[in-house]
Amino acid sequence: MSLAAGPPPISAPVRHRSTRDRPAKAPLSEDAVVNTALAILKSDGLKAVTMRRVAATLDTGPASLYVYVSGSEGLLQAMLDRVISAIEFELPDPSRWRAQLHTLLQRFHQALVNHPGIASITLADSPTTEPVLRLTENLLGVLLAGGLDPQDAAWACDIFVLLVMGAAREDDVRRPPGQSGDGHREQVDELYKTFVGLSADRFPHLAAHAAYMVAGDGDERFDFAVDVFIDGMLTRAARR
Amino acid sequence: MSLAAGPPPISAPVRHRSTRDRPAKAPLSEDAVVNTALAILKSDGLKAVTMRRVAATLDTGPASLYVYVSGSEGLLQAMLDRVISAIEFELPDPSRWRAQLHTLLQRFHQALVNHPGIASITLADSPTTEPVLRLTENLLGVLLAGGLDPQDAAWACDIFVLLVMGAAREDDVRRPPGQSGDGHREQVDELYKTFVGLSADRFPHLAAHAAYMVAGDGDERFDFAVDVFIDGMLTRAARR
DNA sequence: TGTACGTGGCGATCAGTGTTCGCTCCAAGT
DNA sequence: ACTTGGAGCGAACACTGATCGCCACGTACA
Repeated sequence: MSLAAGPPPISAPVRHRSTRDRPAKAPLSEDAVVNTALAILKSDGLKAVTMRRVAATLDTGPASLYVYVSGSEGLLQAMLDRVISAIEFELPDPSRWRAQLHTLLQRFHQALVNHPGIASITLADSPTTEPVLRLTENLLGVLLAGGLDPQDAAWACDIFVLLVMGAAREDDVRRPPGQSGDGHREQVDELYKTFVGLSADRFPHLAAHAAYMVAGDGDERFDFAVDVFIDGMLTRAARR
Repeated sequence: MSLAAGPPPISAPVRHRSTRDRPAKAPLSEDAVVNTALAILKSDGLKAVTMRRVAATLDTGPASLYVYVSGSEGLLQAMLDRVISAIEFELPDPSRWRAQLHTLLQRFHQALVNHPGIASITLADSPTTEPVLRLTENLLGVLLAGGLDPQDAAWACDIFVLLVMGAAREDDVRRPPGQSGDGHREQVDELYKTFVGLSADRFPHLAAHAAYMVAGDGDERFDFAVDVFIDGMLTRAARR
């Protein structure tokens, strides 16, 4: 209840058995729990994703969730995994590895940005979960297809993941939690004013280049970072 | 309190001594609060940094802290700011800007690593606090001294900060929370075993290059990332 | 010297969190 | 038809952040 305006089916598809006198309460499942959590994340942000809230949305008590999810932290991990596992892979092709890398990372970035707040989940010690492993494998494959030194490629995987997560987190911050439209602009404008208004004595460069500091949207900045990093690795490879 | 020594404060006319039961406790202040919080962070990790815990350590109640700190989130920000403000700056010198950049970022990274858990504090929308602004200004100055395109330099500031924070977070994860010694090795070994044990069908690259995936300590990886990124920006500058 | 003040400190409390224990009661299996 | 296993959940515990309003102290003034 209470989500009157929200998208109709919050929980998993209701496989209704034929003979059931019960008011057809959707059965619980890990999928249902994670889906509900993602719905709450989308509508009310990360802080609203709470055991009690998820349980209430599923019309049950908090205790019921612990059968399907190891706890609060586990639920968050599962949400992140779910989002990551929806990313489409690239079959490594040496002739277009750079484009493939870009595509892959953009998908990753986009997936996170589409779920504001999810990037704040600390990717714990869990390069060990299936979806993250699969993504890393694909990433590594593309980098190796590019002829990079294995050590460079391996480390680059880590750094790219770190970069994507960080960029997404930054996007989340820039995007005002409530609005959907261009409340974004306001935020940037305010930041710009902060930079411009800085004491020219103590912050000469920031004040002088304020416009550059706030230039570009999340995607532009992200593409820049990826491009620079790839160029750097190529330089390194050529030097070798 | 009520340590059997003090009589119950029913009605005893202890005029002066009523507050002097305690050994003249130091007056509260924002510094005292932040210092205490950092001490707790160091000894028991980020999750232990709690209003109540900090208050108890200062021998007072939670309410007293709110005079000096805007709340839990504010306290965390203040802690991060404190750590960042201890970083020594570099006077930008075009002839050795690259080394300066390295030094500066290493100091930043080291400062975070020396306070395990602090990197998990989300650097909110707060490039607006003094210490972060000063660091950014210095960073930007060094990059501009390197003759980089202002737009590149501005964006690079962001990315470097993101990189440092991310690397520190990763270090935190790798370092076991309790031990100080080489419990670290165990963690890495376990990760290595995970990679090696992966199905060679589904994760050929990860399994084959497991050693590379876990190679290097935090500093090595961080230096790699910085180096690659600088090279990338130089490539970009040369291409322009 | 006596009194009033106001302000900093904090006890008590509220609302909400994650998690666990153990009961209830349905539904499948015999 | 009768067990009985186990999923669901009510209630409680130990916490969290935050606020309200009182008390008492050091000071300033009469």
